[in-house]
Amino acid sequence: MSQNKPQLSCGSCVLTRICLPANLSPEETRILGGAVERGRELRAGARLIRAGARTDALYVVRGGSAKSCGLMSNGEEYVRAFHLPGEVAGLEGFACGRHTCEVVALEPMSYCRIPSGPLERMMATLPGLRRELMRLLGQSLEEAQRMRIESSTIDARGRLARFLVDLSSRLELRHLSPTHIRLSMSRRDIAHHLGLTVETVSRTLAAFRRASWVEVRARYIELLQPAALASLPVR
Amino acid sequence: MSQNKPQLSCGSCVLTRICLPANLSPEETRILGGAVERGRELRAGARLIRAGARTDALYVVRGGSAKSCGLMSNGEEYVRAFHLPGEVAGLEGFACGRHTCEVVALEPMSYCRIPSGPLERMMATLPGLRRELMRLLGQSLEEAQRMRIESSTIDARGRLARFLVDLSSRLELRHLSPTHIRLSMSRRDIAHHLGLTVETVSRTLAAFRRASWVEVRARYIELLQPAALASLPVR
DNA sequence: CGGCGTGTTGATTATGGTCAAGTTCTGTGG
DNA sequence: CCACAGAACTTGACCATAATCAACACGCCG
Repeated sequence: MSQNKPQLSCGSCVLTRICLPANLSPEETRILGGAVERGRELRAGARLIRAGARTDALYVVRGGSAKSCGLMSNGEEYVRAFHLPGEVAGLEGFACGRHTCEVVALEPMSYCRIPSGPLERMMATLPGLRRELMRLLGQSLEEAQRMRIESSTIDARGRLARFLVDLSSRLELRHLSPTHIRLSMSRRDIAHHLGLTVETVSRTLAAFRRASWVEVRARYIELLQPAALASLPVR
Repeated sequence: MSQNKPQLSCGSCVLTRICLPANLSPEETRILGGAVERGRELRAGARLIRAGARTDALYVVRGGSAKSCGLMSNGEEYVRAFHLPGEVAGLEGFACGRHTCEVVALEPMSYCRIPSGPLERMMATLPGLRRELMRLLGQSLEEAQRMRIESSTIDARGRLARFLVDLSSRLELRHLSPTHIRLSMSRRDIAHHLGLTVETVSRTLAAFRRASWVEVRARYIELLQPAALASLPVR
């Protein structure tokens, strides 16, 4: 693997302001970049992280998207999160030194890899990186806890609406259209992410369509009234 | 506040093997202990952390118990977690430098406080502490994500059973009876933690009682058949 | 063209929320 | 010690939501 060519350094990456280095000093960014390996292209369905594998690196999506999924006690798959470019996957691996969920590409995907060794060493010397990782973990925790309660308090409409609005804002942050969305994940993935069934996702989308809040054509979704979606009653 | 008397150091605390120092070297434990402040007794209902407050410290429950709770978009309170002795509260504050949830004592409670400043400095020099904090964050994340899905996949019986079994094992870890439990939280707290209503919690407990799985008398609960609770079908 | 995965729609049902009426518990003041 | 008030908890009746089961449409690839 040939990597770390100057022109690929974190500082000159289009994602700099969205990715891990977002809050790092130029110097810290340079050092971080020195430790980053550039992964090869993955095809849709390829596995980035295998559940049970030793936590030997963190991964950042560079292009495309991925899902993190785990297995429930009854064997059903559930989707913990979707990852867009600049988002970090594998953080849960810090829990016990092993990854507890599979990370799978949803479409052709590229990524960066930060091996644990250098990461640990940088954590000792780069306070900014330390803070950033703690921040990311705290934020994910925050998010998961909020969603946990909402999942059992907010109805299907509210959850799906929130999902669309959230996705939209994350796309916008990446200078993609916040209203014309091509979903890289299946209805099944969405359902398993929101704790619903495919049927309910389908029906709820249909309801949004009838209300003229969205335009749906297979995996293309256009948000016609994002405000309506964002302000759905909470039961 | 007079603190850090030798006999109160982390190394000689009864919680050492359960608390933050659990995986630290004696030397690291000593240094950590030097930064820990001993908080005064709180009465039931007193607030340990105020939502919105700057994250200026981490807190560890020493005696008694507490709940972390946030506010949902509709103003309803929800309970993120219950904290037993040796458990850390305030980790979510790492997300943005401010605490996003209230931490409230459920009964007379004592605690330790680790100010952010010393904590940051120790993070730079103590790799064990760094790893431990990352591990804690990862574990909480893990837990929250698992519960998030279960909350919308597992029925009320399963959720309540899981809650009791989990609580039981945490009590056992602290050398308290895993079967004779005095709940420090109200039914309302339990309901708001599991994403249920008080009525459902009450009814479900009654069902467990009829099945002779538990004995319930107000806040005293005896687990008669923990195995039955632990092996509840997942829908 | 057929077959399969993916998605949609309909009918039925079970789970848990809501509303309402008690009951028990706890602390307070006479 | 008892009376009482208010909170916490329990139980019942009813109903809304989403899961389940089943059939069908659509797109994609061989």
